[in-house]
Amino acid sequence: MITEQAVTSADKTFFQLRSDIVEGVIPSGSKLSETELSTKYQVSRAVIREAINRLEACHLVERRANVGARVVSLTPAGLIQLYQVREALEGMAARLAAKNMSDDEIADLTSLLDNHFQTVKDGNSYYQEAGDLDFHYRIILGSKNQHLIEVLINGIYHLIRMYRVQLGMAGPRVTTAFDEHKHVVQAIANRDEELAEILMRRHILYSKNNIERKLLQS
Amino acid sequence: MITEQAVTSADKTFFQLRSDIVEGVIPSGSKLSETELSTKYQVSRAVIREAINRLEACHLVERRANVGARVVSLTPAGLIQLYQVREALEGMAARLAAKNMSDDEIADLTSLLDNHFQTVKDGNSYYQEAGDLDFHYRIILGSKNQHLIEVLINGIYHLIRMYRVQLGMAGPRVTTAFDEHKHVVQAIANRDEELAEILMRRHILYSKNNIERKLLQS
DNA sequence: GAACGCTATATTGTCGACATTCCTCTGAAT
DNA sequence: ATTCAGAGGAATGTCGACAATATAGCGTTC
Repeated sequence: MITEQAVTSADKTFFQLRSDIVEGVIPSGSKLSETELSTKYQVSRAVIREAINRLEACHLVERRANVGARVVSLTPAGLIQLYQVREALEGMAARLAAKNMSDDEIADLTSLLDNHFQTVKDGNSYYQEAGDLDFHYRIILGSKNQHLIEVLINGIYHLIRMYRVQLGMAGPRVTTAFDEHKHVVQAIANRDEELAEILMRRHILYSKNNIERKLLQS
Repeated sequence: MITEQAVTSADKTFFQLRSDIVEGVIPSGSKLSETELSTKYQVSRAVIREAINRLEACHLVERRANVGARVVSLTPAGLIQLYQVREALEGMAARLAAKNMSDDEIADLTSLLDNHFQTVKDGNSYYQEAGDLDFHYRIILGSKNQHLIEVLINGIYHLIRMYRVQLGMAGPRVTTAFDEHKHVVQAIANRDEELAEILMRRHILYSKNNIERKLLQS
């Protein structure tokens, strides 16, 4: 896992705000007042502005000139659109991972899945959050494509997590998702780019359908 | 075409800097000194900093804490990676456009291609830049997917243009590209999502291969 | 009573100055 | 000659104050 390190005060404020937004401490749709936040976090408005600018770059807030910044509003349609982008990008990531991951990295990925299998078999649902994330992160990083990594990890994943937390989605589907992960890894191990992409896209598409079903229930 | 309107001073500075970077007036790899730029553009450093922050969000510059910002360096590998992302995203855009564009929009797109056909037949190479861009923009917008639109139009396209200008790529391939465009539009008109995506991906893949060939020559 | 315009206020945008960090250059010691 | 340490300088990071803009509330007019 890549650990972001806060060197400057704006970094810390950015990480704090991002966490508060994603976890729902700052509710979606609410306004971000610069003066208010500067007193709350005991930093100058310049720092807050810098942090808000970065939040905008992550698509977590929207700014309007001379008006201010608001946390993005979460809509079912927005979540669907997010999954469409994710399907396209992670599909390509799996394709590139099949081409660019080293044999060692693939071996690590395989053993990771074995560990996951143990936790799942033991009835432990630890797999739900961290395991799923770890799997997807490794493949994204395995693509060795800097743009892909940037957009997915710094952009889309925080938004996805925000949706999960706030719309009360209970993580990924545990039972079937594991088999899907396994097949993706097999395709990558076989260096089958085409199949790796197809399987990853289907995996994400299933997740999307699953979420759509849950959204319709509520 | 979406016309961005500069309301604030930071907006103007951002647009100016972005243009200068993309067009090579500010060379790639060079350092962006805040004090220097603030005297050059007659604005305060705060404005410059805001502009640089936005440039970083577009992936046009890279910042390091307490060190400064540099214009991104252009490498053949980077361009290839960019086209991989573009293939994934615009493929999905074509798929969604086949689903979400209105009949009127599709009719407009068809007549746009007819106009292009005239200019190409007349031996006019106007098609090269603006025409190609217009075609791709319409399909991206036709996807009606806000994330897709954001990432492609505000992020990737400026970078692509920067590569084109500075590595001296002479626009898209005129003759064969036109037929490819036509087939994509036909698939969209037939509401064939699968085919629209496949054709768009191949279209971009061909462009990538074409560029790779040119890069090997030099 | 409703619509329009104005004023007051609060928020964002911009500025110059200060604090802090990094890089370079010098010089000394091994 | 090379390496390390420190001082100097220049850049970025942060701050508080001022300017410009949008919003809300009130009063006026039709």
